[in-house]
Amino acid sequence: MGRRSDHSREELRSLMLEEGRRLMGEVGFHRFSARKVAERVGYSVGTLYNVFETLDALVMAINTRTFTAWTAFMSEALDRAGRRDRIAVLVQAYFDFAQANPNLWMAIFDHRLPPGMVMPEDERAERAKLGAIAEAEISRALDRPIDDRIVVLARSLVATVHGHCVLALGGSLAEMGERRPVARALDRVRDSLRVAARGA
Amino acid sequence: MGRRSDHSREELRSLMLEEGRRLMGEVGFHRFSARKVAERVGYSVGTLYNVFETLDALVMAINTRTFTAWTAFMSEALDRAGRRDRIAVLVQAYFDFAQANPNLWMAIFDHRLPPGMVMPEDERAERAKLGAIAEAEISRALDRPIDDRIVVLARSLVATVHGHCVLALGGSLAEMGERRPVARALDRVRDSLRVAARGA
DNA sequence: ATTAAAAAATAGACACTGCTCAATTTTTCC
DNA sequence: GGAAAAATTGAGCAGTGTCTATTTTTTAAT
Repeated sequence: MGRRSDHSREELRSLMLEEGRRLMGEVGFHRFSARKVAERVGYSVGTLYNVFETLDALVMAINTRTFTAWTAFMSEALDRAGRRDRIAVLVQAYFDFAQANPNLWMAIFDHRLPPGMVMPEDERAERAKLGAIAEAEISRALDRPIDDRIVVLARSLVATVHGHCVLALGGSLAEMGERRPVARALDRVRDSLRVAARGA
Repeated sequence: MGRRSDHSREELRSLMLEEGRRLMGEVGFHRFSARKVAERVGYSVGTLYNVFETLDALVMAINTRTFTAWTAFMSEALDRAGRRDRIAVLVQAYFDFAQANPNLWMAIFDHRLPPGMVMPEDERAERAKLGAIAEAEISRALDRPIDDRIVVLARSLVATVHGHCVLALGGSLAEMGERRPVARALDRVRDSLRVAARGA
């Protein structure tokens, strides 16, 4: 067959992205495959490789989409929180999204782009938003404007929460007997905020 | 062909484990394959599946071995440290091993055992040693005997350091502009130890 | 020593994977 | 209408995990 013009280039791209996203959510990174995506959208493998340069590019696009949904989820949680304990809300939202979409969330970190391949600038920017949210909330919690120290602390606290989340989803924390990983992550964040508040 | 008795069952097992370990270190979880291991030890795939029930079992055995080497590495670092800042040494050793053996270290967390498969008890015990080391050192740092609160804190601080380490190796922290992830992890651990010391 | 049973190792097959590319079909444009 | 361009296909390659039938070797029993 040749050009079917059932869908334009862009339509096809977002169709495959959407279906790829669904597949990733269902089967996870490990069982994700280009052929399955192609079959689901009703095109052949060749067409998929025509639209996406490589499978890594498709996975990366899916992951960026997940990242966007994740940060949006956290922003909305913050919006609903108002003046309440926004740090707790943020940490909880971090976990909630991951636990509600384990396959999608884990795929972000399971996927390592091959050496030589670089992330497009727009995708990189999309992913930087998480850091920005953290910076804003920590600045607010400490009642101090964002400066270098806040930026460094924000990154580090994201890593702290991430560590708890990643081990919780992998089952390691449960196996060690920890049943409230979110509470523990929040404890650690509070510890550091307390120290930062005193030392200011 | 049949039994060659070049190697006994146990010899064959540890041969495949050793060669599998080497392969994992060279190519990483993503490019690891049963056939390559079989070829390297000079046996066929079938023999490998005769010795190891499934590929997941081999990977799990390799990862447990890595875990053992890792905890040994940290213990030795602590032994050399003597009375010096043992917490700093421990955090540094956590990172050092991971950075020196990225493929082996990441494989531990890349591998998710399929639903239904459970980790053998001896392997689980081997992996629990990391928690024990952390508990002992935190108990020592706070000059308090190990109790429930120390156990909970130790797990959480391991998760904290882990988060920094995993994001550092994945390149995320570097991309966010953080160039001293070990120092940041140590900062967070110190924050929590300080709070724990005051609140005791 | 001969033979039968058990164990070990293998080759080969199955259905799958990422990826490529010549061939084919459709659309577009003159 | 016809030529050029673009889109789509699916066969093909080299690889994967896993399983089964088969062959070979070892062991045990006569």
